[in-house]
Amino acid sequence: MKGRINVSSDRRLGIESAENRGVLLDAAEQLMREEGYAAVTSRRVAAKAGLKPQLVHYYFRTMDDLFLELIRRGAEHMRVRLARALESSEPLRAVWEICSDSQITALTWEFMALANHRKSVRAEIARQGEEFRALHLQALARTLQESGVRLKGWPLPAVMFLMEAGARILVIEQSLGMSTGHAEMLAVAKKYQRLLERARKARKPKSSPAADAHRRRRSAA
Amino acid sequence: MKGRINVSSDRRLGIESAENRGVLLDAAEQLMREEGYAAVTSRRVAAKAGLKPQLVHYYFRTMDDLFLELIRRGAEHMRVRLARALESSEPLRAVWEICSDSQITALTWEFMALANHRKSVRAEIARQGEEFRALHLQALARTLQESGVRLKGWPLPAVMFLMEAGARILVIEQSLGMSTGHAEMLAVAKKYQRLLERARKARKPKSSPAADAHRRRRSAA
DNA sequence: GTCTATAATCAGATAGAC
DNA sequence: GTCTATCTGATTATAGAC
Repeated sequence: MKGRINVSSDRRLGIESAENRGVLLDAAEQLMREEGYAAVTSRRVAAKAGLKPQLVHYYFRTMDDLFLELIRRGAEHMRVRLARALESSEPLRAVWEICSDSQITALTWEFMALANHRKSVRAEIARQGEEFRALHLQALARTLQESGVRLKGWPLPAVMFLMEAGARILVIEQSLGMSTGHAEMLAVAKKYQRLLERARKARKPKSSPAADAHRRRRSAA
Repeated sequence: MKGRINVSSDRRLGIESAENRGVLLDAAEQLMREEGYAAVTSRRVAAKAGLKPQLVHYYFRTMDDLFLELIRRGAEHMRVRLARALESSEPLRAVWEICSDSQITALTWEFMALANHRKSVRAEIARQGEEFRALHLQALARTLQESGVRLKGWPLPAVMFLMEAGARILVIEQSLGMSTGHAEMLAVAKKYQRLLERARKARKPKSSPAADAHRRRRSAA
């Protein structure tokens, strides 16, 4: 965006296991959450990490590369959280909690804004977003099947989309100080989660995915 | 964010009616939509407007003031569009169209991201957002009342919130190249709009708000 | 009322020192 | 393998010329 253009130099880079690399990523992530992507400059990242600005370019070459690494690290973290949620006894509620996490939403928000005008970031964000959607859809389909409830007139992908969009916008607007419709939206979401998860528990009274997994692990041992 | 700090100087400013002022606002808006808020710098705005960078500071003093002016102008434009939508024979569909407008959404999106870390922008965006919500809710309430349909278990503010959030996220994700759940979401939204607006038309076959307004204007003359 | 010259600072990136 | 000195250009903002 500013300064010199990167013309694919063959300059050496710091190895991936270096401690300072992780320190710089942590600093960049915190900066991004607190002050937005525009605040993530080599100088400010380095200052927060207690290092020299040039080290950012030593470990990541360009700022774009730093952003991409940040997205990949964040997506990996999300995959772990989502996998835990899917094993929970209330997967819908658990996924809603993830989508409502203000820390995660703030970061995702910034990345989506950044993606609007950085091609490399856009591709990575879209890929990770679609992957998350697929897993969310799978969780919803399973819960619904296990509950025996049929939502006629409501295609599952639409329900998933609305819940994800609702949770995300809710958190974003809260952080901006807005509130119209928030309480009612939250009530609807909770009602929907309870409806499905109670029906599911009534059908599978003594088994939950977590318990199942635990049983499988024990029987395999 | 960079450069000197603004310490409430008493420097003179260009008058509001000056042509160059509008030219600069147009340039800033276009830049924001196309490349994001980070691209809105005095130099780039001036370059797009065919003027000198210093003129930005002459007409707006600080970049923050330029952003605030941009929000106010945009909100005024939205008020006009929404008022037209409320007079339409299909207000729900019309409001959905507004919320799905990719140009508007791109701008709103950037402003919300900017609001995350600029207090002055945050306050203005929240204010305008809440105002829009109130008008949207009013349109929905009227349509529902006129249709005679009762959505039991669905509080109006929640329905409004979901439709607005859905439309917005849909457009944003489309621009990023995502698509999971989009078709189903769109189908649900359209179905909901048709359901209410058909019931409404069946009840008020020969009268629409636009026609009513027209009648009132004529009888007053 | 309108615009320019200029200050002070911050940015990304690289070559080269340890 | 790790880090620093340094270059070039961008950015906000003000004082003062027309």
